[in-house]
Amino acid sequence: MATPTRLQQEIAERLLQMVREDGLQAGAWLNENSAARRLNVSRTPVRAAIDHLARQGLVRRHPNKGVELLSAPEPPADPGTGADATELAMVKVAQDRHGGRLPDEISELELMRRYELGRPEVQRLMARLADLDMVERKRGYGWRFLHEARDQSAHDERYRFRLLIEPMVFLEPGFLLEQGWIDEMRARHEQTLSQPWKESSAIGFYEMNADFHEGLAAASGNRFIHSAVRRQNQMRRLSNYDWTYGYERVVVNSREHLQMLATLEAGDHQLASALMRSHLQRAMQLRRPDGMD
Amino acid sequence: MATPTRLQQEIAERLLQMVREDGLQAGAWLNENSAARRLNVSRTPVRAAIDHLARQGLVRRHPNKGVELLSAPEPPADPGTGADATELAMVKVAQDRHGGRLPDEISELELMRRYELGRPEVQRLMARLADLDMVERKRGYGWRFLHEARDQSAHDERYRFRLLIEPMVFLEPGFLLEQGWIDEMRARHEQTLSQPWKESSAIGFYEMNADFHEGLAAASGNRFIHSAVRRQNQMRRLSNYDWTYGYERVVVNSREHLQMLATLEAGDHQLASALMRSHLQRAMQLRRPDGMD
DNA sequence: TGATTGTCTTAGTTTGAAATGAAATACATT
DNA sequence: AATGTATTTCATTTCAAACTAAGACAATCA
Repeated sequence: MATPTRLQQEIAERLLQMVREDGLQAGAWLNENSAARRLNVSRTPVRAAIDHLARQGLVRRHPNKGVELLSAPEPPADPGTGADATELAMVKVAQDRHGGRLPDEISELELMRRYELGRPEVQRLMARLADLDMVERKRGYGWRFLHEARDQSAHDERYRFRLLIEPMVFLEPGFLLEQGWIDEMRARHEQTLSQPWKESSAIGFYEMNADFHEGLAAASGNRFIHSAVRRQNQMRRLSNYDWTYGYERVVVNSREHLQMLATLEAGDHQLASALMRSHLQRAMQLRRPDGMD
Repeated sequence: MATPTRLQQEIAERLLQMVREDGLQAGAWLNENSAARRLNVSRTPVRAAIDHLARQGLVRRHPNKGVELLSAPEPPADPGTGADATELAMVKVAQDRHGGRLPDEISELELMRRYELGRPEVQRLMARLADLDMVERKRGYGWRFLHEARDQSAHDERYRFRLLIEPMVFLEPGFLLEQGWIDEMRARHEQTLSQPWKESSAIGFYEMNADFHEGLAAASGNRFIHSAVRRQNQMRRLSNYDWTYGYERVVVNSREHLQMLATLEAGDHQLASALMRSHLQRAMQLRRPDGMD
């Protein structure tokens, strides 16, 4: 009862998100059935999630009548908390590898010992890293890390790959951007620019960047483009939660994004494409392995 | 003892391949140690693989002296036999889905029943399909197929994606093609053109095509380009083992590949890039869902 | 009565432990 | 210097148990 399942955890967060999106205020009533339908899930985990929220004091159950929202939830202080346990482990592994604290080859049991994980967790972990071409199964037992620990050339290759794809998303015949997405993105960028920079802002900043690029790829209407960009984001997530470029780069980066948004609103896709190209080229100049865009 | 492991199976095939590459003749002696080193594997599975080959009468063990090669192995009659069980199951699932014999959502148990597989096999299967963005986990239990069963637009999107990437492989700064690869590719293509077309040639033809495009991507020196092209090949493998265009297309396709090889030998990367672009564009015209390049 | 919540049953999945089997490694033998 | 043998380590499979989600039904309130 005290153990929030991954699914329940996710649903609890999505519920709060839905409350925010719908602009519900304290005193509003939540509906289990419609929430379950909306999340494409059965009522059972929704009930459990609501119980957890009730235990946190965010909602109250009225027996046989419904669930009352006690206080309108604030936007999450630390975006990026959404990362599940596996994802956190992935980041740790990537960092340890980056710092040279992991050998080239390693067995599953060794990983279980090092990170104090169960076998299924390690398997999920490795499967996802293999999916990103960070590791591969050895022919016999164990895993081997690909690429050298700190690989200079990977940085350039990554950007050349992105330069092939991302500037073209605007020119896909099916490209279509929702106004709501533009508004939300603009708001997030402007908030980033207006708030003072803290060490802990790095995760949120990365997520905003990733959402920006992935959202554009999704708008292209080409599922393969979208898939490739999402994969890039996942890969970079492993090494980019620490931002070491300083605040000026944050400003420049955000300004360039805002400029693209304005250009897109004006409907000039050719110009947007050119902006994206120079945006990526400028980012490529930053000489740091696994640098951020 | 009568059960050849996946690893042992693979090693047995690689051993024959190595024998062919080194041009060994009947009467030559094989060496367990060096073979194990060369395959980056311990001696144990190599021994087992040799035992299997001995049982097939290809080699003979001389106690305490070594292993004698009895007959120089011929090139495999049916390339494409290399597909393991999981891969075959993937093809079956893709075909069933394509033919509308699978619902949009399905549970693991249902899959185990339908395909008579163990749970771990189903998990591997689904993990790989999810890797290709063909399915996704439902939030609760089960899996959901993405894309509609027979999706017209996927065809065009796929080619537009490939058009962004593949013509550029020749222009990557690190592009470098080995002469040996060119020679081998040319030989395979010419053999395809000279032999009569049989129904069973389709698999070999697909593999040759895939190897051609993937080999070029690997030569680009950009791991992300290589990875993207390999992924495309894996995806197409699921729906392209049946070739329905007729022999003329085989001829046209092979001729275009040969022309590219000649252009590359001449060192004209710009022209090769243009040829690849028109090659893909021509293939895109062929109006069939999930058509081949 | 209609709609929503509470309760219960069933089907499905995940976890954990034990057993099996295979690969890596070290050592002996030829 | 290679093959043969034995031991150890590791991974996979299997099975049972615990748990979770889905779906159906009963109870409650407007």
